[in-house]
Amino acid sequence: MTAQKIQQVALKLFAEKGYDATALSEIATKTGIKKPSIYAHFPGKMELFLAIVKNISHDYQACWTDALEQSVNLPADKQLELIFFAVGNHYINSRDKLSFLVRLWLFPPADCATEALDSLHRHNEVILNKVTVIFQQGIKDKIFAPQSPSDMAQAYFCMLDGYLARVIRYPNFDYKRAISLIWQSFMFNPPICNNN
Amino acid sequence: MTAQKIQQVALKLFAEKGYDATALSEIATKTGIKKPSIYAHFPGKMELFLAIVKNISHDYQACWTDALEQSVNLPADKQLELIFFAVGNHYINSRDKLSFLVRLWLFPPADCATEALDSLHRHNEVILNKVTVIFQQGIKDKIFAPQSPSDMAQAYFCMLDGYLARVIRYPNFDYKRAISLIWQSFMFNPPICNNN
DNA sequence: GTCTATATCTAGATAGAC
DNA sequence: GTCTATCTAGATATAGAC
Repeated sequence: MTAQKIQQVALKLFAEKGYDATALSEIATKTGIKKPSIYAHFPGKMELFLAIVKNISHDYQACWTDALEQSVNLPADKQLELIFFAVGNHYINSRDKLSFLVRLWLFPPADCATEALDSLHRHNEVILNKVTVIFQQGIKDKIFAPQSPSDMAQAYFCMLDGYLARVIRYPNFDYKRAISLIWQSFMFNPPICNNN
Repeated sequence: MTAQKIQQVALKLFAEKGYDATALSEIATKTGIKKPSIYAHFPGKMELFLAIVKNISHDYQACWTDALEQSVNLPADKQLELIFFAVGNHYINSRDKLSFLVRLWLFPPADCATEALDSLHRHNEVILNKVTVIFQQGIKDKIFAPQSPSDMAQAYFCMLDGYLARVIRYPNFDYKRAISLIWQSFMFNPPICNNN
């Protein structure tokens, strides 16, 4: 279907250059059609953008749902590790989705309707809560020291966000290797072993 | 001087809306002049942008130089903590600089000359090396477990970048408080105390 | 659904008076 | 250095034939 091909091309361009710098004419050319034909599939540029937002949001949700399901019943630290790797690898393998999502999250287009982003933000809160619960369980099981679990969850997401930002910024890095090294540095940091 | 006022206004707009979505007419209006007057101070829009890039790069360098100087002679973990707080607080107090810098780093304008970003990237490598050296020293002093110091430095920057991304995304958060909590979660993570 | 042709608008940039 | 007036290019979007 042409509508899908258009979305596919547009996702790549929006991810690379951003919403404002991407021209419909370029989307059309790369799709192999003429510019006005786009309007047979989407009412306008912003509606095309929002259709992609919807897809990427669903993909993001599915990624997390899968990771959470796979990790259930593991001990808390292994659970968090598996999720970190699953989400990380998912986006290493689809950089366009990653750039699009991070752009949307940090710097959405000025005239982009707030409602379009709400579902994404609601989902973010849901997974923040779920990760908090995992830390809670980990504290209960004496896997983690008794700190605030929601603060630990914030730190976890900082690490994940920072990691994904670096995947965008340094695409030539061997991130399949780096992801485990970064995770280890995060998890096995030692000063507490001096009993302080 | 008018040129400085223009840069000040433009920095804010570029940070909020991005390069492409910011119109010279809006910069002019908010500066209190008419659009063509801008060309008396800058040859064009991109040159105005690059002038700001230069300023923001210098500010970034100065921020790190200060932090490194202040922290010298401290033990490695305290050194890294001081730097984390110093850089974090610097950008909490100038959100426009932060947004502009992160935008530039992750998603520079398509037609932005590569050379303009090179100095920023070179400086990034320099500070990555310096942080690596601090971890190295920390390992030598038995403050850290003997892992790869450059991997630990990568993890450190992931944490910092992720933290700064969240400052952009959730501006209403009390980040002066959050910064110490996130740092603690990063530094005092406990599973190693189970001796594994 | 796709095209050609066109409308409409707004952006960056320039000319030239003051 | 600032202004008014204008140019030009490229953008989104529409009309209407096929």
